[in-house]
Amino acid sequence: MSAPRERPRAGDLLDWYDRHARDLPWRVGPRARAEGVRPDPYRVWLSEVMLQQTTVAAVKSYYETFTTRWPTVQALAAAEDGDVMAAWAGLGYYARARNLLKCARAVAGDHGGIFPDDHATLLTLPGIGRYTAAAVSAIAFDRPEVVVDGNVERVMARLHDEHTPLPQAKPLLTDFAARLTPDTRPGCYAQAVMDLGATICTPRNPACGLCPWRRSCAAWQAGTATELPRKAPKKRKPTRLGIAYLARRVDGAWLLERRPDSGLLGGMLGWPGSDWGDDPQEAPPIRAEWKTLTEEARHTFTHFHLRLTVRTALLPMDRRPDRGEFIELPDFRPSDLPTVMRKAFDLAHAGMRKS
DNA sequence: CATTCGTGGCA
DNA sequence: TTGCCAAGAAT
Repeated sequence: MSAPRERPRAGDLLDWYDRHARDLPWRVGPRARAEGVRPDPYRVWLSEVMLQQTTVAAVKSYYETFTTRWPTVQALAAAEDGDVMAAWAGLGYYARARNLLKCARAVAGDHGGIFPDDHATLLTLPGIGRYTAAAVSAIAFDRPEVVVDGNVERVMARLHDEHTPLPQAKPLLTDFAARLTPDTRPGCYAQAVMDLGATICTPRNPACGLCPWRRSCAAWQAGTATELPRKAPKKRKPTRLGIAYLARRVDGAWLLERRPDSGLLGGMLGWPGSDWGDDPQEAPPIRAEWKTLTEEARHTFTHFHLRLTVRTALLPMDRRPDRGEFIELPDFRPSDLPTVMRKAFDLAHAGMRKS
């Protein structure tokens, strides 16, 4: 027989958080909070949107760029769409950037520039779902919302040694999380559980020996922590083919195209090209002598691999494109492109320098 | 409920 | 090299 498990206590986790809270750019730490410093809801929201399915390491520089360039929600609401999309380039999931602007404009226009402080109203805003509404509500406004992200799912699955696979187990894990959420310091608690998941209760090689909830953890007792949470098997990614046309005018301008708002890389700048599939058809955006690079650009998206054939051409000043528009050099920065388009540019740029 | 939607780091 | 994973939302 195993020793009876103690019920996990929010207070134990808060004590751990007071000692081990990570210093993150968007975070008001437990010490400052105790001194009465409140987080800026705009910054909490911005960081939470950036952190959706994205690592802290990847977010940091983008967060700095955005808060420096657009320090308030009003400033962001007044930004040009293209500037925001360019600033988001490389971070991925570009619907987030489109919704970020929609949300900023809704807050500035419909809410007097003040972020709503309740879960239900936050949920009505673009790009804010269950998790983000709860996180902003808890972290920025210290409301006892049940915050359930991937970290919390993992921590709860292990605490309860729950083997039901996700996403089926989600309601149950949410229920577990709800029973633990305290009324005192809910903002710190929300961040504490996520920190625990990010630094101790990690997917691989969890540091159970350092966990403040170890004595309460059923998976620790059962030795099943690394197996949890279970997840439904993933599908294998198919490979799609495509053709990109990179045209450079003699003055150095490049021919680019704004992608439609919906779908893959929506709203982003990109190279004109074919569709992406099993048998892509030629679709040159301008009459030219196209040369094909020996190396193709390879990129993996969420649900497929892409092999992109890169064709390049040098064009005179007076040639008019059928699609897209030439962007002159000071206005065009490769860093404004989503990664797959930047890969194609890097190949073309290297190739055209050689010849 | 299942699918779509990026990217980089890591084992 | 391949698969897995990260503070999910929208449809």
